[in-house]
Amino acid sequence: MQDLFILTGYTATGKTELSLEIAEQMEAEIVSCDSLLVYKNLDIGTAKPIQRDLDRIKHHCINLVNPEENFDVSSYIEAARCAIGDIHSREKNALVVGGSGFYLKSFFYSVVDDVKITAEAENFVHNSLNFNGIGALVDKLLELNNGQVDIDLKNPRRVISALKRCLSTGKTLAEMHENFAQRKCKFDGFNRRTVLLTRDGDDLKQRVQWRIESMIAGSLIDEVRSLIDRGQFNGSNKNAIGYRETIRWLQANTTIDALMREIYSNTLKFIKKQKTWFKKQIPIDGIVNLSPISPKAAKELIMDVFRS
RNA sequence: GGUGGGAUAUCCAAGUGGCUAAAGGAAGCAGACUGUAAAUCUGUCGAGGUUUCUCUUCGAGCGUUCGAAUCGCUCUCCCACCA
Repeated sequence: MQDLFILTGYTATGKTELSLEIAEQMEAEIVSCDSLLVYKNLDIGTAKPIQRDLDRIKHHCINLVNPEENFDVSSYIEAARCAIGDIHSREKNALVVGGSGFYLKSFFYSVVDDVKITAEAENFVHNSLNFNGIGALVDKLLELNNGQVDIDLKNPRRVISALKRCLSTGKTLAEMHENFAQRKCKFDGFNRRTVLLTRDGDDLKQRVQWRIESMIAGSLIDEVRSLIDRGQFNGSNKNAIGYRETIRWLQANTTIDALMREIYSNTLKFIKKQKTWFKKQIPIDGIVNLSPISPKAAKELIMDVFRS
């Protein structure tokens, strides 16, 4: 069975730096697991590895599509599968690195099925939402499922998606759920070893602060401006932390300081969400707290988990 | 010195006699998550008590009232305007 090494951790823990070292040591190539690094031109706000790093270690799943194009987990799974196959065919190790929880989950569980949303379903939901609001969608969904629904009915996104799926397949959510449970994860054939990187609270906050300062100094604002000018944001990445605040800031009239504070607090909120996610959604083999130890020691600990 | 406005829980901010432990927002804390996931959504959010119980709150004190964050008086502080 082939190995798949996975290195994850909260934003700003220092995954990128460490991953380069580790990849070098274990003759690996890096498969990025980041929902935003897949976009070209989103460089500064995503803290994308710089060219020198990309030259040093071959990276996959970065700069796959233009920012205005759509991308989602299923596209990611395909891209990652190809990349890993390619790496292994060249007798190298694959090191998955990234902090996008949902994308990461796809390495362990089936996370999507192949239900295709029909144009009719799409239209129906679109129109119904426009004319009758979300309540009508909930009613319709309940009606199609005999009142038995196991999704969060208060979450419009879930309701919309569930209804589209029911309308497209003619099946109830329960039936689809059953079907879904049978599906195998695309990466079940690999021996997966996962390390979660963490840092102490204050240390991590300090690093977040530094990171934001360097983004601003590295002209995040120009990057955002040029993406706007070229109409390159899509519905997803325009809401990415750092980008959405800057987009708003460009229209508002506040200080750079206020912008930085906002990005800071939203980043901390995001880290909090990552913590919740990693607690239950991903099987972790080892946790390495980077705060009290040297990078060298950290590398050893990570390698220990990978080898165990 | 004069006049007017204000002081509400961690912060911002409604409330102008009982239905008020006190709207709403933010922050915080906890959580969900099967196709935008750095997204979307939920709960909690004065202090205790393991159910709708008790205690302490609306600048401070006194008072009116069956009952006050809400009315009156005095004081403290802040803001604006006039001097």
